[in-house]
Amino acid sequence: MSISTKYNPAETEDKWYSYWLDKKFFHSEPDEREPYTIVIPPPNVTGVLHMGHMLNNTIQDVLIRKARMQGKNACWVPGTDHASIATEAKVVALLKEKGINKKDLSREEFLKYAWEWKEKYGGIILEQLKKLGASCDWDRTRFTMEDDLSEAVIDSFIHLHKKGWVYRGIRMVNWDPAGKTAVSDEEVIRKEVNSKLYYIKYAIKGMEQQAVNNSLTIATTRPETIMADSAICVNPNDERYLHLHGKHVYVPLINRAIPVILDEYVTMDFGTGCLKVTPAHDLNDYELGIKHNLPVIDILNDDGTLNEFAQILVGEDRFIARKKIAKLLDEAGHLEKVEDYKSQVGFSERTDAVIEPKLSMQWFVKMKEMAQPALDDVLNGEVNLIPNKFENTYRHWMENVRDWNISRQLWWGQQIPAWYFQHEAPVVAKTKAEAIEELINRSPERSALSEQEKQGFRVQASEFVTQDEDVMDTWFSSWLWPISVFDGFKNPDNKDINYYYPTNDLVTAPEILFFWVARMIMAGHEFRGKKPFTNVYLTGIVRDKLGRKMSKSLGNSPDPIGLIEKYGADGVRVGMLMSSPAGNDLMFDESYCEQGRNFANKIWNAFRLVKGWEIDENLENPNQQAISWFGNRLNEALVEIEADFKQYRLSEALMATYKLVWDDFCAWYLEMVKPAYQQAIDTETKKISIQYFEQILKLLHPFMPFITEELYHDELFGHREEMDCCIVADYPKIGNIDEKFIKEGELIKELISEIRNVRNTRQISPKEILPLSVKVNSSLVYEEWSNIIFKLATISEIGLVNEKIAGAASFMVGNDEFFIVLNESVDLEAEKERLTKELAYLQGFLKSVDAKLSNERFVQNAKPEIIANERNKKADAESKINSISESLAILEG
RNA sequence: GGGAAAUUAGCUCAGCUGGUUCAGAGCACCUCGUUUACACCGAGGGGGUCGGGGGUUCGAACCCCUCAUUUCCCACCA
Repeated sequence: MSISTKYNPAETEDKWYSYWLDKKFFHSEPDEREPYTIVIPPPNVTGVLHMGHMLNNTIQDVLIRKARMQGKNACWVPGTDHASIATEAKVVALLKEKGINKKDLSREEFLKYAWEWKEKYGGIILEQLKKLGASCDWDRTRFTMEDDLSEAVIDSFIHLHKKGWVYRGIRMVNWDPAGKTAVSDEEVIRKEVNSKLYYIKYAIKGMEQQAVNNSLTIATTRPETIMADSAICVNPNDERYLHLHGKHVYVPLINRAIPVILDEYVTMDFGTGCLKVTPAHDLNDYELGIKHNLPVIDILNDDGTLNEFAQILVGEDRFIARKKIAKLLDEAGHLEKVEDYKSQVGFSERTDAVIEPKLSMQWFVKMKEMAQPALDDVLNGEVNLIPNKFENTYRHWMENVRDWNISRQLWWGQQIPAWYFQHEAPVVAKTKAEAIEELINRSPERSALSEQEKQGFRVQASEFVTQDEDVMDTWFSSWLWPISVFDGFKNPDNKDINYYYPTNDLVTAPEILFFWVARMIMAGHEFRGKKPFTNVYLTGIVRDKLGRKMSKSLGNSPDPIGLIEKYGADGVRVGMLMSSPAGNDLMFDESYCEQGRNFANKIWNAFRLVKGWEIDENLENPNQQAISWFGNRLNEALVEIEADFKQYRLSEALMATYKLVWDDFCAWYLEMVKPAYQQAIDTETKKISIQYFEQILKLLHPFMPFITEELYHDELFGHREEMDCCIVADYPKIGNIDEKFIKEGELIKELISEIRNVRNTRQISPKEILPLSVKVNSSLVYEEWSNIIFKLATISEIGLVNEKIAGAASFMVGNDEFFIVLNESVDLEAEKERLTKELAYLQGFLKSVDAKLSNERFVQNAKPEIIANERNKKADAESKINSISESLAILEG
């Protein structure tokens, strides 16, 4: 045979992907069919494919391909996210390599570089998705910073501002000194770090001359911030410090006097009971400062170095300053002691820099009103979280939602449409011209000006009106994604959005349930009056087999494209899905991909077998039983697979398919019908086997699109028109199931295994032909299956007997007793032992069943069908016990 | 510190309202087999007192209590 014994994915994958693209099978336009829509979670435009993407997009592709085959108008919208912080950081780094400093560039110049970078590297990740087989509608590819989507962002900002839900305020924000931007609470990762607790003495004003009690001691992890202290706070109930009430103390090194204030906020038994209050650099202290009307002294620059307000160590980085100041304090006799201490420190998710609490002017969105419908949707099942264990965390978050800080001190992104003129309050408007009109309208004096004077104002103002420097949080674009990809902002009544929205399923990671999913639901209600999707499939995190999250820094993430080259896209897809129930982390191991590859090879070889069959038209079909059995088994599996899909148990659906194909189809069905070596097959068996095979290809297609498409087009399956492809073939429909065939088939399989076992334990060659006798106690007609039994168990005859055959190897299947007369005599002692053991087991079993049945409370309380079942078990066990006892009696002579 | 979830074979997981099977699958493992689609294979096999301990029930992997371990989320203790 000329076909290779191994499936070679490299030869087929690009070919079929191009073919699908060429025939526009991925493309969707609204029509009369039911839509099935997924919007991709847009990956970072600068990103490269990692294992998380592989899992996430494999799942989406399985769902979309299945829907497509089931006759729905399937539309999977791809795209990328501009990811302001990540991208800007990359561009800055790249420029730095070229010797260009961001500071030396104008905003326009910088953005020009950024766009160049985006054009050059922006498409990589989408190209990689194609290797995986992702059937996205590439004609619909969107980018969160393209014109229409940016406009939607600006408009929605203005819309929310008009409603009073966007406001500007001073807030203690999480400042990332490396990225030089504020980041949201959710982007701060808290880690426990080993730090030190410094005990610092502050001299008390007016007590300098006293020998004792002339100072107080505070404990702090951040000695470098003492220059920003506004007060020392003690608990008013703390009897140790009554003498401090009303006093002032001097900040060491700079000798600035600050008051001692009283507040019950201070815990008496932590540290020394004296707390330094530093409103500019700590959230609690800030709130305490507001309460006690304390000044705010900010001693840090944006990059984390000390500024002139610190008076000393100006220009030093905060961590260097910490070390230096400890030394200075020590030298000046202010450092009482230093203790090791573990504390929770916030790190920036993006830059891994230590987050600095910092006061700054930021834009915020009020969340409370918008959160309500988004919470309700999930609680009342309008939106399903899969698995639903995430509902609790979702509710908790939504009930305690905090306002959303949406300004970012970056250039890459949508610039905030707020305009400043002299010292007036900012105007929110789409353009500068509109902003100037607003400046006129909102001022009675300017409104009263003559048209000519107004014109003069316009000219003059346009020189001085400046736009807010900040851009908006990237999530402020991506929360609009399900609407904006269908142009639902610019053109709210267009046929795409009316048809595709709300979308069906969203597949994403639980980490961004609040960042993104919750906010999309909010935006859906706010801007569209409708939820954006119905089902949210939450994937797990892909970890290595040690349970560590895969990350670049650990270097434990395999290269996805390398995996595809090694195992084939189908193999990798199967590998990813094999063991990843929704919401469970995936302990990834390459051996899963290997298993996937082996599976593809198995299918390939089953194909080689069937293809190689020569037909002899004169032959009768001897395989009626096998054909009926497998046909029913296929339907049974379809029921199971469909149920798994309904519940989004993709790994189980795949496993059920895997077993159907490998065990039932290859190991049993094909072996049952396979003609003997170099023998021909009858017309009907080959025809039906091909039909089964084609059903299987279709069933497999969502999981393994490439190999199925390749085989589907082989002439074995007949001539195909050019549009007749597996990708759009009808998904198998469930037919009627006749339980009789399934049950009998299972018993026959068991019989064959038992015979093989007899050989195996006695080292009898599988080639040696054996005679089989059966004492039938059931209604099964073994003659009907004899053909299969002969072939698979190498049996020459099935003799019916009424009496046990002494000295033969024996076993039971169901209630029927089988005997194989062997040339060699059976080991009587071993046989006796085996039977005695089995008898003991059955007797024990019977005893427990009897115990149940004679228990009145069981008979009273248990459901009738369960009692009936117990009675069946009893009868079954009794008949087996009888049979075994007889056998034993014969053995004992 | 608060909350949620998990703990079933060596590994990864099923086990759906407590009741067909003295607990199931895939992989791994062991034995045998280069047989004629496939050694990326075939046949057969071993392996779990369902994290520990209590309790409810005629009956518990499943419900309750408790302890242990793990994970995740939330939280301002300097």
